[in-house]
Amino acid sequence: MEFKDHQAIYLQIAESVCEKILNGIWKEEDRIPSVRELGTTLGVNPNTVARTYEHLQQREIIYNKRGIGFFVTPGARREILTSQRKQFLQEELPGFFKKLDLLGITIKEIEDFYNKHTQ
Amino acid sequence: MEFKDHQAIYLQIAESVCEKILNGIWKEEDRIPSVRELGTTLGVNPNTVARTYEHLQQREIIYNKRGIGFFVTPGARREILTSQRKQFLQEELPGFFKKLDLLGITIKEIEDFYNKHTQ
Amino acid sequence: MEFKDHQAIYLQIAESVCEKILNGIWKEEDRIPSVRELGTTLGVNPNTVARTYEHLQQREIIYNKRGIGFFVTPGARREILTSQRKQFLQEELPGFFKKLDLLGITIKEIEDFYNKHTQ
Amino acid sequence: MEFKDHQAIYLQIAESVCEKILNGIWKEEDRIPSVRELGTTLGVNPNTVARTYEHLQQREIIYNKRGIGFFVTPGARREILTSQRKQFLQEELPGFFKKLDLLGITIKEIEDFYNKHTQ
DNA sequence: GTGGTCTAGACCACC
DNA sequence: GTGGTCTAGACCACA
Repeated sequence: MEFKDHQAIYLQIAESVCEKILNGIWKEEDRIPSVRELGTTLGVNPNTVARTYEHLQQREIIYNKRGIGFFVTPGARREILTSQRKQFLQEELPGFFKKLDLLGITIKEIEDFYNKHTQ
Repeated sequence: MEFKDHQAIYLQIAESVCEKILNGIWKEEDRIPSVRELGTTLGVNPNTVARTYEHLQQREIIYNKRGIGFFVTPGARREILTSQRKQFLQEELPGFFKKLDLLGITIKEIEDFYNKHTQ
Repeated sequence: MEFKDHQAIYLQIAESVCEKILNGIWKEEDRIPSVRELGTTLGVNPNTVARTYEHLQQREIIYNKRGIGFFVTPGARREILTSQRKQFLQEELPGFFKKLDLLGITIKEIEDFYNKHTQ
Repeated sequence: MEFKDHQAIYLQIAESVCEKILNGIWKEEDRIPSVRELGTTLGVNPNTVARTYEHLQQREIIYNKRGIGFFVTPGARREILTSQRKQFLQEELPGFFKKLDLLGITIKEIEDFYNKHTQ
């Protein structure tokens, strides 16, 4: 996996985990790969994955069974959805609209782009 | 002024400068505040503002008259517009659309939000 | 059974065993459940219970008859009482008092809580 | 500084920081030592201190000014007090009382110990 | 100077 | 096998 430079790797991994849960690839109560396993898969130090998991555990998206591994928390999908929607609507969208105005782009143009994009 | 955590302060200042130019608050060939002046205004180390100006100077949005100060480059407004439009359409929009899909938000909802937002 | 995160599971099980002996639920010379039995009861790996029993055996609180099972050692109750009292008075209590001071809680309040608690 | 074995060093450091704040040694809005500084003071790797600070930052007990250092959050003292009191009353005290009963220690004896202890 | 991140490697307790 | 912690050392962006 390739990582972008402007964001910490452990956060990019966290996002990819969330996506997997949102997409239903990892379901609730599923065991997810061990830190070592995912580390070698991604070509990353296990410590970095451990940091990702610690972060996700604090957000109650995954939980740990000692000596066994990490599991997807029941309700994780809903939790991710609501928190990301909230973050999106409250933080990103206002800046997005502001930028539209500043750059003189209409919402109609965005719509057209979207339709082209999803065709 | 308050700064967000996820972006370098000098870049956030740069954005606010660009906004002022886009809005016509600072017109082309206008002198903009000195590094020290803006620094105290914003409650920020002058070095940080210096970095902002250096950054904007490289992008040819402002230029320096030695011993006098910084000035808005002729054509700066157009330059900002085109570069930001390009950056916006090529880099932000795809991620924006992807997020919409992931969060199950329709482009229609965005439109509604926009209309409410600008009323 | 649910386990807390801050202490090893096998020690939490050991405590519950000691409690049962203190309460007289398991009397001296009684046979206690097999490793496998208790493991499934608690939803825990038998190895973990084995570790608990090994630990208690070392403290001479239980003993093993090969091929038959584990039994409560004669005098176990007294042994648990004295060792735990010692540990409690020497190690827990000082930290407990220190915390009271730090949090501004008086011994009087503790007494009141206790009386409410045991009513 | 010496550390006990049964708890992670970074958590023990966190506790000592909280104590300093509770005791008023570090007041709100004060700058606390840099990770390197405190690391060498305690004879500990700077990474470990960094982990402590990250942990305390998440609990909003300290905050970071980029490139400058960590500062005690306004209201940190109150925050620590309430969270620790809550933790103490809800989690520790019930177990404490339970142990008293099991060990046959009366609340009166505790009081006597306390008075001896604080003389 | 500051903190943030990452790697490599180690040791540990636990299951 | 699992994760948790710590160290040493490095590089980076930032103020």
